[in-house]
Amino acid sequence: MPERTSISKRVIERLSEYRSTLDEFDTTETRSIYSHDLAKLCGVTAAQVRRDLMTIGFSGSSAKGYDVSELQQTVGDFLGFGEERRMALVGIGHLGRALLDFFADRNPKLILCAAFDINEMRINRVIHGVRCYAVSQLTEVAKEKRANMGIITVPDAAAQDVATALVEGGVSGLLNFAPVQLRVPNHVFVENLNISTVLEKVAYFAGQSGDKER
Amino acid sequence: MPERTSISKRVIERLSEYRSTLDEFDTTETRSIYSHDLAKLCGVTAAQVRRDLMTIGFSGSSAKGYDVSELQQTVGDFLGFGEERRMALVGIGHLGRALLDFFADRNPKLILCAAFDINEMRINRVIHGVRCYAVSQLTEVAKEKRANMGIITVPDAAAQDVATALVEGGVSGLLNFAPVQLRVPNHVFVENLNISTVLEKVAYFAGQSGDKER
DNA sequence: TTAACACTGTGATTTTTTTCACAGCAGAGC
DNA sequence: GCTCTGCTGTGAAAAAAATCACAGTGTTAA
Repeated sequence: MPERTSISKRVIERLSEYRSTLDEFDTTETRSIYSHDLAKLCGVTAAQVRRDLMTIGFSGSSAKGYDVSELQQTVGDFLGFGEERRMALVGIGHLGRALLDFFADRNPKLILCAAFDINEMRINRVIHGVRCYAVSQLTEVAKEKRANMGIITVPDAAAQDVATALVEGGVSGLLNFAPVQLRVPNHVFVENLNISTVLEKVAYFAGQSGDKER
Repeated sequence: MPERTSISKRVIERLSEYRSTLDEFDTTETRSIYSHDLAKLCGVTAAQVRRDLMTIGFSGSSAKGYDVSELQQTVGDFLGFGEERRMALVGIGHLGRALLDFFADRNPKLILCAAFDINEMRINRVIHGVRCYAVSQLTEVAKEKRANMGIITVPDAAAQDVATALVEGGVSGLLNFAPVQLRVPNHVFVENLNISTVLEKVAYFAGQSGDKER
């Protein structure tokens, strides 16, 4: 039973950041950490760290701060690292490839279980241990591989169909790189990541010589 | 003279989204649009759209809504599309390549003026019209090319040095894909984009069968 | 000309998020 | 054991963001 009251995206993001920051530490050497220090490493305030940890019911000690490995464990559990996360990647352009690389290295908690592309050349290839299938088989293969998340890096025009097929295949979370508003049943969580938007934001704030990150 | 009171990242993101959504329209056919409709296309509420446009001082008419091309123009101006934005891309792995592709197609407002890599093989190649230089020349070339933004897609350990070199080269905005907290002078705006964090967020909310995008 | 309508602009309100600030506690030093 | 220190946990306050709700307005139709 994960949580009582619903927790905002922002908090989840920070928790994820705290946890991965902690991965850098050698827990035999650094046993514990103060909210202050973790905050600095993550670019947030100490009060924010304490509040977030309070939100998930994690306590430290007043003299030593937070126990590093305990914190990793607790946040990991909270984020659902216990359960299996199986991702389907659709679209193996450069961005898709970048994601394949990415998961070859790190993040052992999220498993890429299948990749898909429309290009004949790529079908049936195995990249970093992940087999590539034809998009036409999306729904079947997603079901068969028990994917529960999908990553969409296809051209804009194809994104909606891909999303629909993924959902039909049993996926309940999507990361969508296409600048398109996906229509999905509302038990499905969609996160849109539009690179243009991000860059335009950077451009805007880079313009203001007056600063302030936030 | 762009704005009076400082505007939040969130608003800028939405404005960017409104603008690019409007690009889909043929302005000779669709002259104007209601807050309601634009809202639906962008996945926000109508009140939000009106509030955001009010924030930048843009007015519509009560019967016709907002004039599409005027709105595009105004938002574009506001976001600084008038001025030149010259970006340096550092790291030409798959992700870097994806970004190069990306800018070959769209976004004529942001110019990729140089790319950098440490790998000999890639140096001096020209990809989509962008020349690739050695990272060792980062500062000089950035200056020479008058870059004002940087995109960092290098391995974690190299990110800080790259950031420092870019800033020295005159860059005042960074998009950083490395999961590292960059230290930069505070006239420099940094946006961190950590793919793991994004995916962990999707994983978390995909877990909750109880939904609610936000 | 008037009435009905559907929209915008916006003050007021609500909700959410962040920060403040301090009581209370645990360990270190004496 | 007592005191001093600097931390956490957390109510309370502040700030920021989103939503509500409605007056005012241009448009269309009768």
